[in-house]
Amino acid sequence: MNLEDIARRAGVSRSTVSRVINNEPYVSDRTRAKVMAVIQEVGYAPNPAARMLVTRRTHVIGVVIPRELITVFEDPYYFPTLLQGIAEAAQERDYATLLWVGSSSEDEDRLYERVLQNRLMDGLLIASATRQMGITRRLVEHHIPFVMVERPAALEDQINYVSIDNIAAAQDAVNHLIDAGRRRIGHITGSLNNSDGLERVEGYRLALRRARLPYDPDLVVEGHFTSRSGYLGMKALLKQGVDAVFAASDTTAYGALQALHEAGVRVPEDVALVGFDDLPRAVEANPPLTTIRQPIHQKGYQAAHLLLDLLDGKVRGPRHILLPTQLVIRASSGANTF
Amino acid sequence: MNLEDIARRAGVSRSTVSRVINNEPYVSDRTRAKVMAVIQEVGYAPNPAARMLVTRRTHVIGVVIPRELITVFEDPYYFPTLLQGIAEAAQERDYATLLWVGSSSEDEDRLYERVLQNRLMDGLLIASATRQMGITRRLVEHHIPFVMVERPAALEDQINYVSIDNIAAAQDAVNHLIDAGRRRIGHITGSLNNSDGLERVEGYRLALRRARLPYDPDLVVEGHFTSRSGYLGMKALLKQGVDAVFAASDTTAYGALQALHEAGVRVPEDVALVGFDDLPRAVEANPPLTTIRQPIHQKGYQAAHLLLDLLDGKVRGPRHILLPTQLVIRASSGANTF
DNA sequence: GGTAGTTCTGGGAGCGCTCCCAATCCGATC
DNA sequence: GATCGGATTGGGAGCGCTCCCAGAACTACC
Repeated sequence: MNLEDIARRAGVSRSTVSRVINNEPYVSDRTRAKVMAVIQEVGYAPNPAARMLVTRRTHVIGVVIPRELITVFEDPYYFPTLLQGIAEAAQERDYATLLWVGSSSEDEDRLYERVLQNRLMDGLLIASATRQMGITRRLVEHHIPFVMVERPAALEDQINYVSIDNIAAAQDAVNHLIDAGRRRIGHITGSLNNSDGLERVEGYRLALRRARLPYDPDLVVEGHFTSRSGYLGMKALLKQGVDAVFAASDTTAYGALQALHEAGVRVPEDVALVGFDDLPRAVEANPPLTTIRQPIHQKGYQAAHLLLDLLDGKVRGPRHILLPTQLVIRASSGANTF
Repeated sequence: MNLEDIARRAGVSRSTVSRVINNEPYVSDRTRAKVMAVIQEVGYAPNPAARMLVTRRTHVIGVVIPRELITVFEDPYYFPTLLQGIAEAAQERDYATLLWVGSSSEDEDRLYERVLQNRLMDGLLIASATRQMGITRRLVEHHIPFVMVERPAALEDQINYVSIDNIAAAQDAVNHLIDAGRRRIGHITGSLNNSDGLERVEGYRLALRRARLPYDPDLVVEGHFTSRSGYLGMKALLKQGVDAVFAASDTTAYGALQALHEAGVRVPEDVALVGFDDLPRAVEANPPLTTIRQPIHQKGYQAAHLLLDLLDGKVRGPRHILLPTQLVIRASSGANTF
């Protein structure tokens, strides 16, 4: 069933049917209605391949997620939520979403090789990359439209991205601890090959400086956004002696909490704790976790809309969008706002 | 850059280049090498739209995930892991993966409408559906190849699926509790509009019968695979008085655990608990959770391979694949195998 | 009633591939 | 050295759509 068939049944020409389908002007109401009726009746949908071939547009966007990120790093809540936001935007604009997930058996470079070889996408969404340099440079050089969902490590002024202001958010978290009277504040970092992780360290540093508190490298333990690194990091910090800890993610904070419980340290009386993400579990933690809420769904939603705006020529890049975060105060930080 | 360009540069015809690209016989080694060299040199990749148009194959499979399932029901660990398995198989067979996630603003029917209208896919993977009847019937009628990742509610003998033997697995879980001497065993179910949930109830029932224990409807509380329903379900069961509980998912078990802790009930001394899934968190629970391990990644991987085998004509449907599960005994069930 | 301008309609060309058939080449065989 | 059959190569046709241009139909105006 093709355009010509519909045309014959409706007693018009191929061109007219095409105009109706693409909602173009210069079709009389009578003709339009007649054609629509036939289309409805036979359940016709145009052949996307034929359309792509001539328009050079696929109406497909690609989402690239390096393997480790989907389940290992961070909380598994992150990517489903991000994908949900992306899918919602794509649906609104009538685009389909092609998913590229790195697999265990290949490294990131191979993944990008496959993505670049596949010419089925109008643009790309890069959902967090660990070794972005290589890929982003190539994308920029090849003029492939793309949006990153995190601040790029390089070429920032040439790259579109949607992120949050990690520095300000981390400062909020640490300021909150300082305001609550804490003075020896430790930080269990996220992955430091990633700008989210790096910026949170920076925010931590700035907050201490603003309060004229010393920056003690021994109070900063490198982690990987994981629960395990939170557990180990907390053990290290307990040896150093701290009265508060800012964990780079809620997942990290859970690990820390476990270490604190095992050590018989009271939270928040002895050590106050602040996380980052506001995962659904945060409110169920014991004690409920003070944390930074970040709009994960919105990140995906806005990044997708930005990409589609770029593709439609509605906006011109590079664009940088920073979404707001919010400090959510619960019991773990010891502020009596419960 | 198209076939003709490559042909000109290599001094051969369009047809020969096509043969090389598609790895067809009847090309001399010398010619093949020459063409390959040119392709490498200019970084040529064939236009997928043109290819699709004539072959009527897209080399794209669709994955459909109704909205609620991606983040709300079950643990968010489930879908990332499933997708990972699917993506891995697709990659091995050189297929791309189109993702269809229901959005909040539309219901399942609308999602399926969009999927059916989009003709960009050779086949579909249905990753759990709540109201499958409508869609599966239409897919079967339209002869669209598809594989479900759960046992279908209807038309079972006409539908390809990959699942686990939920009945046997649930029996294992309950038998384990019975073997440990428990006699008043409750069950917090999963969603009962879903075969995974229904079959686990059935397994629970069969295990009791085999042990000649009475089936008491008051000891079965309907849940939704969620933590909250586990919490509420456990509270209800505590009123009934139980010495063990089989929760339909680990997430449900976490909720139950919280209710038990709050009530000051000792686990496993007073109430033994078994979950289902073996999420990474299960081992970190307090006490560590006895549970049924199910191969989520494998489910996705095998389902995708089955779909591709069907598409390639390597196998003929309908095929039913049941993957093995495994009882993982930890402290929460009170068996001293710690 | 003629003309100009607009709205509407139809059909050729071509997007870049694969498929098919015909033509050519080549070594072996008699 | 002619013949044969398989290996190799080339080019026309056509997939289903959009784009473009030409022509028809209609309207408004003088």
